[in-house]
Amino acid sequence: MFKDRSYCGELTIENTGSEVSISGWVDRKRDLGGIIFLEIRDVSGVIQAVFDSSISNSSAATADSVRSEWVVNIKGKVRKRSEETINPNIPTGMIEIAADSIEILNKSLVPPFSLDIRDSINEEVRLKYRFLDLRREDMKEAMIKRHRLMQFVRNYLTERRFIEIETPILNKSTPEGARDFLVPSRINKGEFYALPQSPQIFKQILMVSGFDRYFQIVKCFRDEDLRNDRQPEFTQIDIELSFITPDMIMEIVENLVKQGVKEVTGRDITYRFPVMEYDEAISKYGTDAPDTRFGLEIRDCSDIFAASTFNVFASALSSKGVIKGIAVEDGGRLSRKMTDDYSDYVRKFGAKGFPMFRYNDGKIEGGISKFITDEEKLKLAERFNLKEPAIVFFSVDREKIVNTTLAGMRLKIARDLDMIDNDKLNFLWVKNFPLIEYHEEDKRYYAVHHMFTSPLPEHEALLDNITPENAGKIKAQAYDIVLNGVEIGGGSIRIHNSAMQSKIFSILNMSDEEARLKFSYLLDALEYGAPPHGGLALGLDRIMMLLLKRNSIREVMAFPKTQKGQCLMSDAPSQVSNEQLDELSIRVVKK
RNA sequence: GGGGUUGUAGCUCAGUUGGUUAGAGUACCUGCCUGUCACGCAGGGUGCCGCGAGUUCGAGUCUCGUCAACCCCGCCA
Repeated sequence: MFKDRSYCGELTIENTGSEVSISGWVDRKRDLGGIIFLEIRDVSGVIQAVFDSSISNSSAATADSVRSEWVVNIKGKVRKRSEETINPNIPTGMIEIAADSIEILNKSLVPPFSLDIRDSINEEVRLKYRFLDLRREDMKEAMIKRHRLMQFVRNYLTERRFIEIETPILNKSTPEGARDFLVPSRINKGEFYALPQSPQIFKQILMVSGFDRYFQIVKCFRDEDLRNDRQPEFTQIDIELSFITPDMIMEIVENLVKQGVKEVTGRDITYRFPVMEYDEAISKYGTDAPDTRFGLEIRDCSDIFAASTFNVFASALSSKGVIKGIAVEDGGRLSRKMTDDYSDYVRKFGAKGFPMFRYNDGKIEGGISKFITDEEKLKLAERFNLKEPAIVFFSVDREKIVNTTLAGMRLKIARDLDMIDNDKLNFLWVKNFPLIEYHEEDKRYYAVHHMFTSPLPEHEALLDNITPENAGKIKAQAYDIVLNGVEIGGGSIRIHNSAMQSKIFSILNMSDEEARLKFSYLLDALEYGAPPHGGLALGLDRIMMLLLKRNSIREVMAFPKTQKGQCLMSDAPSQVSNEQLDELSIRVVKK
């Protein structure tokens, strides 16, 4: 702490009587004529300074001349406010500074928007003037709490023998998974670096090097389209350990997360994070990142309708489709208009419709009720444990579309009916993801997590006679951590022997030559005493977004990009000069 | 690549069925005010109605295109 300067928000009644010097921005001015109040703001908060013209005419005149966001230094004495002038709404409301002097350090233009967080401002304007937006209380809070979480993580992991090691930002491109951002090399013309999608290979190599517990708070880059929780550059808490099992990693990370939550929100998470099999998550929630803050669990009803004469159901079942549904209890709150709108809304998930019926007084009515037999009705009532009044919705299609549709509609309905408790923090682990999946379009297998993920030991044998049908049954030692339906991290036990790694490459249709071309350094490293190892990466931005209950990841990042990947403040990306392009041997072909 | 929402004063927004001079709050400027705290009171200036076409006697309002921000699908762990 500097002795020559006090922080506005840190002055308390204990400081009464002391001479202080504060520097900051004019947050607000209240000029009553003979007396002027200035609220001065710095990073720590605000405090009121009082200028009395009957005591000092010159400083009162200066105080009269200042405007919003001017930068000033004020010297004076801290004094207790009289009982009737205490402001209970601000932390420093018990005291004020009786100002002796004020110096204007800099003037400011009139701010283009209100810095009061009670006013909501268009994000486009906020991003253009991000330097002002960051003065607003909610952005400041996000930055400070983000810093606190990062510091906590560093301390926590350091205390547990983790070593933070930086890995390169300029890397070899690996065109698997997300698109790479490319950086042209001037010295090696026609060649490119790629920015890391994650430090995956480097951290595995660090395990081989014997740094048996590594971490890094690291920027990662993915050249994909943006979403409210996706930015092209984002920060991960990246962790890797040797001689470890999934359970050990999950325990370390669970404790890290719990204490991190406490650090950011002050809240205690006392429960053990539930662990859910991937298959269970998909069957109950239709997604690998379930939001368990509300019910509306999915039930497979294909068997119930096996003999259905209803054309939609029968034709779907005969062409490898499935019928699954969700039941909304107290369905009386869903109007006819809403259910009609839903049958339109599901199109975005690729579904053709959203058949439903109402269940009331032991009878079913409306929608597709006339196609449902009494026997089917009884089975459905049992399957969903129906309590009246209720509405049951179905999705009928290929399994993937059905799952996506019901996962999306579960969330939509829960929001529409206000079924979600926003104070809940529902963490859970999802484990044993499929190792690989078959893509019908290009007739080949893809790694679900990434190609360095180890299969479950008991599933290794299945790799030898793999078929498109059974591929999904081979599970990986992979686990995700989910908070309120958002994936906030994921990891796996890696492959540490080169024979297994080669086998995976060949299943993924990658020849030995191709694998060597792309990953020779990892394959080499695996030959020199690679320890068994695994790890995980946590999305720092997403965690902050959820803990602070912000609507987008941009609200917890200092300088985010718009959906078109632009920075409205700096105007990046931008064109570069022909000289720069010439140096790089690059020509831009306009489309 | 596709679907949707929005775009009017510096900011937040209203603007009816197409109708004459486009409004409110706030901010800003000036003046008054010694206990305010989103101070108050009085007065004042403020517009390429995102941009471009079209329909019309007449367009903020209708049509088409286009740009931007946001949300979603695809994409992305």
